[in-house]
Amino acid sequence: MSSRSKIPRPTVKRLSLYLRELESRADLEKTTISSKQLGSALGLTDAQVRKDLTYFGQFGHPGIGYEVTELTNRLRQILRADRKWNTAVVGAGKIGRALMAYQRFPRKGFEIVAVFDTAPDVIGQVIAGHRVRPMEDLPTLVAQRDIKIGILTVPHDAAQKVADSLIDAGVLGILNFAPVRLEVGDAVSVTSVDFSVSLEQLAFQVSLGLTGSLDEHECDQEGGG
Amino acid sequence: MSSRSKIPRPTVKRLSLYLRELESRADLEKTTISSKQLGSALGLTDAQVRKDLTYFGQFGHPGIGYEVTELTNRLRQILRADRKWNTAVVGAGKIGRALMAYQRFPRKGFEIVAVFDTAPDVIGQVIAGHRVRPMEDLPTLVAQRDIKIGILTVPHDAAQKVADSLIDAGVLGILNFAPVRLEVGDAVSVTSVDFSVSLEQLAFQVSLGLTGSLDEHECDQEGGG
DNA sequence: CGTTGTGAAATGATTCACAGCT
DNA sequence: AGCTGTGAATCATTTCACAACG
Repeated sequence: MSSRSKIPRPTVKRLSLYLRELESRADLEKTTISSKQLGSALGLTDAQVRKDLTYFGQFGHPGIGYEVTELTNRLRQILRADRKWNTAVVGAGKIGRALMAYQRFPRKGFEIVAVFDTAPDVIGQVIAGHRVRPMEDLPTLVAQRDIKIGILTVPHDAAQKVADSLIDAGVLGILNFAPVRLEVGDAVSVTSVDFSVSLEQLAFQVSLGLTGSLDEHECDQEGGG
Repeated sequence: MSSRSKIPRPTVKRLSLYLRELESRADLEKTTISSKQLGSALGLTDAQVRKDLTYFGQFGHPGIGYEVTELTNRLRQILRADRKWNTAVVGAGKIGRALMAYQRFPRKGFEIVAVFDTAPDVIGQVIAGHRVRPMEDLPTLVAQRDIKIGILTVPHDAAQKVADSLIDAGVLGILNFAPVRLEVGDAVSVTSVDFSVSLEQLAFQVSLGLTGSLDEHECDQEGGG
């Protein structure tokens, strides 16, 4: 369909932010929004917003702006946020539990449909409505429940092994909370969140006063598909 | 001191990753590491690593590489990771509690020295060794305990108000887990972590197979100092 | 030799500025 | 008037390629 010539990586990262902003305005009186308004809500220029959006087609109305519901729907399509994604959490520690209870995931279409851990005393427990399974069940459940995304919340020294298991089982994307770079093949995507690295960069900005600062979202690696 | 001409923002983000990698090799036999080795451990080219490092001086040894301990120390200095940072957690919900127990923070020099919440039944409780205080105590404690960084784990509709309180109290950096862009002045830095946005981008990569994918770490806003 | 440091070239991303639509 | 879409210009970042060093 549309001319998907070449999408800059930063654009992709901003798309989710556009959608988040629009969703938070869904119940506002205004039914349209201009690139300038959307941009200033996110600290971006109007030109940036327009450039980003036109990579995916032309859905603005000159003189008017963008229709909020129309743009919201288009962004959901583009980001595949209009379908359900089944996910598995591996690691029922503190962070894993916080994510299991994170109400925003289901609302955004991300359903946690399986939880795994190795600790015998945790296996079998029901946490936030999810029964914790042993790692042996992973291959079967990933296949059975059509799990495409794994959420990794295990200690760093277990991360690579768990990632390998997830990939062997057929998972195509991993949200990694362990402070290591995961080695994965071309067919698998990884997005890493490292709280310490985030704090470290914040501390650097604070101490140096890096004006303008950094943008972007999370750390990703290889991609593919 | 050194010629800090102009540091690209992506470089700053990679510095923490270099340090993380080096720290994980501290007890290995090899006492030196080449830009090629360091780079390939992080999915970067050797030239990239060298360029990044030389923004801060020349501490490599031609024909040899970099001395691991020397480079580690230099990076700690550069990132101000060689000192202690006092932080406060606002919001003693699931995510806040997970961070309070996060062992990596103290090891990296980030000490949580105060915890706040609004819920009367939570105030006074001791969680992971931290007594939860009412918001009224925030200004005093931030000053008393020399807190420079705030960690925000409150619902999105409370985030801006809490950020304002933190800034009024003198905090200079905010690690924001609420899914909103915080409006802050030039003197304050913000780094945002939005789990839903991360998952959304991962899902996009998975579905589109965006080869090469995205880099970077977390989402930041204005900066300052 | 292998490896650093670094200008120069290439690539990538943002901003400008304006034609054209409402 | 207000706004989008977009080529061209600017700015930023990465990669190349090689001299100099151990």
